[in-house]
Amino acid sequence: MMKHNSENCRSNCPINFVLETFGDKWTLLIIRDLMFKRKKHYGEFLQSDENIATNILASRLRRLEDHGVITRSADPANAAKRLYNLTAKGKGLLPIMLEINAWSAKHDTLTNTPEEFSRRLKVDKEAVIAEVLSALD
Amino acid sequence: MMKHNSENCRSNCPINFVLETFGDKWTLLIIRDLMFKRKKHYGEFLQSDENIATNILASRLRRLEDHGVITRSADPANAAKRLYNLTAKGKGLLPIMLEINAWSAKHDTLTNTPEEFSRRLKVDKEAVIAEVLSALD
DNA sequence: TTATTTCACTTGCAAAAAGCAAGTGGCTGG
DNA sequence: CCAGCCACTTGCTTTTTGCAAGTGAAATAA
Repeated sequence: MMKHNSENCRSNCPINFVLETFGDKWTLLIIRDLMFKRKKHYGEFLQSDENIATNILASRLRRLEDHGVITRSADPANAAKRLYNLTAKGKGLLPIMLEINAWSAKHDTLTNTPEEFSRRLKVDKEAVIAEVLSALD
Repeated sequence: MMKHNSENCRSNCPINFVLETFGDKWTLLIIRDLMFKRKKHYGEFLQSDENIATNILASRLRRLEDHGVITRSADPANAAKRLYNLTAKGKGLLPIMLEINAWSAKHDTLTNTPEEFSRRLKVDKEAVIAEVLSALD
């Protein structure tokens, strides 16, 4: 796994720390797919609405693996496929993702987040966290 | 203020919604400076550790204003200066920022977040939110 | 067993964005 | 009125993105 040191980062600010891994238009969409849409294969990430290019996807998956956020492994069901999964570090991003969700639900009138989900998130965030995490295995 | 519609965005996913505004290596650092470091002037943003280029800073400030996250106004104390401030929408990013802080504090051994701050964040997040917000005026 | 298709990538090239250094023009303090 | 500060803009180089096509290993179909 990649180390965080003075050669490869701009500062030791915690906001900057996440930007070094997630500061682009695509990486967080992969996390979303892994976390909420149960996607695990390269081809599934390619099919998301935002249309990520295949070379960008490959480079982002490699970076996430380098940073210890996801793992890449052989798929026992099909040797031509690879399985991508969140590590504990990756799963730890869930509270951030949920706050992002809440902010967008509030400020984007076109958001496709179901009202029911936003409501449950407001009422009992911990329950939503537990539920999403339990679906990840 | 800019509208969110099908011509200028890739999808109506809430994660994607924030990426349209904050999906780059610099924008969130400006929010950090406004929110936690009480910076309000162009020259102050330029002086942060990460060394943002002046043309990039100008374009990001304009984008944030276009998206209704900050305001730009004359500084009554000095007509050569401009004042940048968070709007209510911008202040609403605070829970996201705090979760980012918590994640980095946990996963970055070099983080410069004081332990004291992380501890208080864990113990009483709402109090930290109230405190940061009250310092914003 | 061979042929075709699926899958996870890589490669090459054009377009866009970032990075850097220098310049501009209003305002201020002396 | 002039030197310096302040918030930018401009021009150019380098890096990153975006798009289309290609590759090779493994599955599936004939």
